[in-house]
Amino acid sequence: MGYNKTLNLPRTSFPMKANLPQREPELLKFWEENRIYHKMLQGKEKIYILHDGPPYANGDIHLGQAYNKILKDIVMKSKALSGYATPYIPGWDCHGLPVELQLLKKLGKRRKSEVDILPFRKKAREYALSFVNRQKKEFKRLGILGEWDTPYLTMNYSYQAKIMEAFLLLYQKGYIYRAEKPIYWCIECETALAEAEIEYEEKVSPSIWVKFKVDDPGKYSLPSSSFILIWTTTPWTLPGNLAVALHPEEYYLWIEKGEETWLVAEKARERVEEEIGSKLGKPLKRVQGKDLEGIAYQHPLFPETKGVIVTAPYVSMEEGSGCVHTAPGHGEEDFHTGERYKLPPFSPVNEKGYFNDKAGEFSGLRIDRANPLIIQKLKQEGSLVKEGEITHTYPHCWRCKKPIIFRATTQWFLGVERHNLRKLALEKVKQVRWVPSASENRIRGMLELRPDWCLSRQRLWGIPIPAFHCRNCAAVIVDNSVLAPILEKVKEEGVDFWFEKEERELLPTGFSCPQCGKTEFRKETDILDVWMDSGVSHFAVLKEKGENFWPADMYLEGSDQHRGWFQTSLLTSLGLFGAPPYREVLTHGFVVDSEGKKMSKSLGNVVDPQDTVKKYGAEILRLWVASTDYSRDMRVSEEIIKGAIDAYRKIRNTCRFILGNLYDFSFSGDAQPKETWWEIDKWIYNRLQKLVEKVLKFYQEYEFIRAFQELYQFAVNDLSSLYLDILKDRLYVFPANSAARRSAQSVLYIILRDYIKLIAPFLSFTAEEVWKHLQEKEESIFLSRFPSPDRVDKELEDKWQKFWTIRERVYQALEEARTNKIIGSSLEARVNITFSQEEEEFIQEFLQDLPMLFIVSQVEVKKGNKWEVKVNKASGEKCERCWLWSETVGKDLEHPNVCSRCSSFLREVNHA
RNA sequence: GGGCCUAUAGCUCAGUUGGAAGAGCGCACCCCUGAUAAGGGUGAGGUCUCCCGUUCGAACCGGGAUAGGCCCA
Repeated sequence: MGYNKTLNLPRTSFPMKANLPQREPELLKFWEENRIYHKMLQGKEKIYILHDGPPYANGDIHLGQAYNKILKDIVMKSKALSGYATPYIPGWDCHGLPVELQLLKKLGKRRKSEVDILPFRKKAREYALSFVNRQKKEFKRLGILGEWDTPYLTMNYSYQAKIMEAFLLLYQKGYIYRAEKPIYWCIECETALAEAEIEYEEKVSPSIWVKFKVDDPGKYSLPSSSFILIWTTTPWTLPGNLAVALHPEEYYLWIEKGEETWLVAEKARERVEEEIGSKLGKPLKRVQGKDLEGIAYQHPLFPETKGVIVTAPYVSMEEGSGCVHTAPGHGEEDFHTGERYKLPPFSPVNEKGYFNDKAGEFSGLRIDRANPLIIQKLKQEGSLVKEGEITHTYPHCWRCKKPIIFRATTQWFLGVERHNLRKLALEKVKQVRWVPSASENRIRGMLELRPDWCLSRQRLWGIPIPAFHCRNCAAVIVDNSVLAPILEKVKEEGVDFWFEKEERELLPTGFSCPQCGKTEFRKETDILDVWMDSGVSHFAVLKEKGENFWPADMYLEGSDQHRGWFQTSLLTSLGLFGAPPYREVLTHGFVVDSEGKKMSKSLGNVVDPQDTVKKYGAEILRLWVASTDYSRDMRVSEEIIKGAIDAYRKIRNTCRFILGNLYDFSFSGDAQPKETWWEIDKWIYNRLQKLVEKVLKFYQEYEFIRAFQELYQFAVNDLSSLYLDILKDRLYVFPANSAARRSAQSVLYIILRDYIKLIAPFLSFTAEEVWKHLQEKEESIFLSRFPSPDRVDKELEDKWQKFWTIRERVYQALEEARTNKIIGSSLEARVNITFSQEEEEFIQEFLQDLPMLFIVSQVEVKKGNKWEVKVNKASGEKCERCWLWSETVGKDLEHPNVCSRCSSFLREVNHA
């Protein structure tokens, strides 16, 4: 005890307990008040643009969003420390259905037609803004640096104008057209419905089997009375029938049925017999679906009209006859099939659900009341094979709970075949680097199959499609001269005036229809799909910032964005500029629980980022992100968070220990030149260089988990269990200012400084906290640069690697001695080793240092035939100062309780 | 139902061209008390999800199954 004062024991104000929930806000304040983010942009020779995909301004952030933003922050900080300017402009997606629906609910409104649009939009803006601010706080709390004071909001006036401009440009370039398309429609509410407004409920529907007469069977060498058998649960869609779809690959039978011949799928035969309650006869022909394509039939209700056999891959063998009644105006799949065969989306039903005059004798009837009449007509015609009822799930309106229908209306589209857009996309996708590489497959597959993009929505909260229709000739006007002043005005005061002003106020005075010369117009009231809003962010944000912002170096989002933002951004960018808006796209998986299951309230496995931050700190979340493999789904659970906490403590404590041993060290004044270092110092320095090399490479390749593991294991293996443990003797016992101790401190300083730079991208708070305890000139670690790796000395590395394996064998013997109660502490040991010839030569160079390296008191080495270790109690007595055992203890009368080494150190210090 | 993807120790992850399954954590036990709500040591943990192929030889290649994820329908 009495010698404590003569030792250089560690001291530091850097606390062992992190207390992150309290400490982090202080560091956030430091970054913010000192504008560290802005200073990071200065003096950089290169620029790196990570363009933020805007989260939707609704609700609190969930763990997936936290993960995404932290990952982005890791990328940007690693780039910033590599010498790039890394401007980061966070964004929010503000328009769209979720906000609109929330608000409708809040206002207790049932239909959008009950709503006064201008006040509603004003409230929607406030609502979205409140969530922007809420989420902004939550993101900032995670330690993400960026331009939080000037984020991009898709409802910013300037952004709104850019959306309309993008639409105008794409229209002018010929990518946008209008066409009919079936959409969900509620005849009760008289409104189009979005997918989110649909609920699936049980419903009883008629179930009818109908035979369609083949027209001119002779042409196809079929018997004169041949029929195609179909099954449907929506008889009212039969007036809209234009085709029968077959599966192209499946086999179909022309089969005898009494005097007639019917077409059914081979696999459906038994079921059909069961359902219609009578047997089919013998098959006359067996043909693949694709070979029946083109056969014409008579419409079952309007014999003068002809339908046609088509093929479609979705045709199921699990229900019906395998021959699917197809009405392109009454269903999504039917519509796409119709598109392929150039069939119009015929739907003779008006907005109230009544057949119009195109429905012949059924016109004026409401569809549900027409059902029995249609069935009766089929019966009269002799086409009805069987009639029944079925209970199935069917889409219903979320508001009035009535069954909905599909009804074709005119919509705006972006055509993926226009100017070979699809082909161009598939080509350009190859030039983008996709991380992980499998991601390219996925986007390709989707691009190959994606239908035209329906741009219009019949909703309230969004950007109006900037178009006029001539009331006289129905000409569509999307024109520069008309829209330029409108766009200017949008930029100034937002787009709301579009809904307020009348047409003549919006149009230039005296404007007349370029087609017919008349002057009465109707403004378009549909709004744009919100995917258009975010899809043009490269145009509205990057292009506006300047040419070196476009294209972005990286887009980084969850893998669901293959269908979403990655694709909408690509298509608009190709349309506008002919090139993709990104050079690299990194995608990550989804956050799942410990069993790989998705998080859901009902499963009770949801991890809330706010809770975690409050309880453990954002740093723990950041460390968790860095320690997961984003190329698959990222698991999270209490146990996994616990692992991150343990790793954090180890890293923090290792840093603290080093700091504690630098309390009396000034790097500028006390550092020793590398040549004079002890060899073990050179060894750890060498290890550090290897670490720097690897970690920098991992950052460059976005393999953060590898970077983390290298860094963590360096702290555990190289530092804690080897170097630092061995170093204690030198640091504590040697005279404070001795070259030996200063040598160690010199290396320690470099290690710590470089180490925290390497962990800074993910352990940002802690790295900054340590930084403040160092003597570096930059006020923040984020204004510094990564170390560049020094030459790695392979020979030195190999030599010590070999030595450490010998040490391991010695430690096995020490453990055995400990079990046998020969020793407790390793310093109580005297080790006798018999080496083989070859190893004995190798060990010579270490001879003097073996006690230090093994952390024992005495080592004796012999040459022999085989490896052998004996551990005995060390001779002499324990030195009260350095705790090593020595026969010299008691020899110095001035210091009777210490060894000769310590007594000489004590004299040295006293004389100094 | 379709497309893309994933599966190696309790956990997080390595595993080069096919050639005797690895690391760290955690855990158990021990030591230390001069990193102390710390530190050190030793050790036990694996049918590489399963099945069938190819091969002298498979965690790795091929086919199938199971479980899970995202996106469609």
